[in-house]
Amino acid sequence: MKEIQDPGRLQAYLQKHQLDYIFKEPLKPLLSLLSYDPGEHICSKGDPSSTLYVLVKGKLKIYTTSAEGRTLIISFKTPLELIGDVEYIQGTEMLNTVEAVSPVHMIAVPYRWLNKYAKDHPPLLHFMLEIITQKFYRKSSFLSLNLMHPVDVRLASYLLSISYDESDPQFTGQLNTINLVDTANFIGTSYRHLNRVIRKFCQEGLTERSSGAIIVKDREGLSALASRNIYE
Amino acid sequence: MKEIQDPGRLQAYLQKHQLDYIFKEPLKPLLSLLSYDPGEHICSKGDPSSTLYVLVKGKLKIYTTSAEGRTLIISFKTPLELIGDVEYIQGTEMLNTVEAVSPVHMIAVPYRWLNKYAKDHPPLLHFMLEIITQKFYRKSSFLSLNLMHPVDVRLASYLLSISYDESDPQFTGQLNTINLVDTANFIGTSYRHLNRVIRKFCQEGLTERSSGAIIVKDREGLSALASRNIYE
DNA sequence: TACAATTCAGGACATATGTCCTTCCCGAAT
DNA sequence: ATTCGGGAAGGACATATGTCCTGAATTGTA
Repeated sequence: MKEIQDPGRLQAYLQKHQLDYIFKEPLKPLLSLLSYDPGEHICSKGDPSSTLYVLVKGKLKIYTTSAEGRTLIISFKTPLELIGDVEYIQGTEMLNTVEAVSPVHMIAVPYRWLNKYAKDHPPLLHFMLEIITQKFYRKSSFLSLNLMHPVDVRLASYLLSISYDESDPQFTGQLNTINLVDTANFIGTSYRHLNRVIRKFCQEGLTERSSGAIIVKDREGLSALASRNIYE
Repeated sequence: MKEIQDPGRLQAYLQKHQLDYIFKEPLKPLLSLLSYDPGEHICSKGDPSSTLYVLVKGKLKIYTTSAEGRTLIISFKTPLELIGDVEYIQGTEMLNTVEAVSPVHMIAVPYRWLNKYAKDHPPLLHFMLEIITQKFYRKSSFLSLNLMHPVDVRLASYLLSISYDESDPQFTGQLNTINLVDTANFIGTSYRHLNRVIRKFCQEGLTERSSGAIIVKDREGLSALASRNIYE
């Protein structure tokens, strides 16, 4: 992690995401803009929490680990997103581990300044409510999807969610860089079983493998399998 | 559902839960106190949402159903709790189905009055943040517990969570009224498998069955199985 | 090029869980 | 008392998923 000491840059992010009114004057000089490299940890499960982070650039991976060493990926996050919001309200330690997947920029706001200058600032409260309910909503879908459907449905859903749109029009279907270990942990299954299901998909003509990459061949077929159970 | 037309009763609930300051003056005459019988539905998945409910007495069951007819119980709720909060912020239809388990009293607040009189009222916003983050927190634990542990661990955890404390000191261990169908749907497994695991518990001396009821015999043993993975 | 180290797909087997169906038990009605 | 549901427990089997391990493929290195 290193700090980007560039007030202009920070201000640009604030404006881009319309945060100007949310973190207003007495707070502004207390914000800092931080940069993280891929693979770097922003915070770990069990850490004391002291700072609210606003993700403004890049991609994060949120995961938890069990005592037995299993890993469960909770979600991948892209801007605009908050880290440490639930912990701020609840006054608890960090619930999950947060790691940068791509180069990441975050705005950091220490809780103490929030408490001092923005505790009752309705725009901030609305903003947090908005983000947290959205998180809740997604987690609800994620939970029922995972608990009510077998791995093949989940995988189909996951493939669709990452291989299309992504706000990039010409990015349709060919996902080269799919990390199978991460995918398994996200879907909540073992690497072995993931491979088994991928194999089945390939035999059924839904996907194709070529040198480690998975290529979606039959989007309709996957959609039918996933029905309307979509990750996010 | 029937309305309890008794402003004194309503006011008593408000005071008991310190909601006086949260729903303050212009809003107060617009609140209503509703009563539901066991088994009655407060709202169903997919319904348009228009009202915020505050659970002040009784017990609710929150569940969702899949297209294939499976049921997943999300949680059981006791006071103080909000229903329709996420939907209010997100402007979406009801996410889950809500049903009274015991005789229930709820305070109903139409969204339109909230918007008109309390949209920027910090105490209400704090209150909602508090409740929603708590919900989020619980759902997080629930999710990882369910995704990372087999049914026996979940059942052990569930038995412990419902057979002790319950804010009733002499209520230790003997839970007579355990509904196995509900339990299965809550744990996210089939009725058949639940029975299988209960049988195993009985053979291992952890529990005992007598005429439909499950009796916890070895609390320590169950705790060891559940380790520190506890349902709330 | 050849070799070692690492990664990755898949085989073999064990376990967990789901589905369907049968049996048993108990209370209600006759 | 007898009979008739109806719910609840459990048997039999199928399927989904996990664990461990092997062999092929790939990459870096001498």
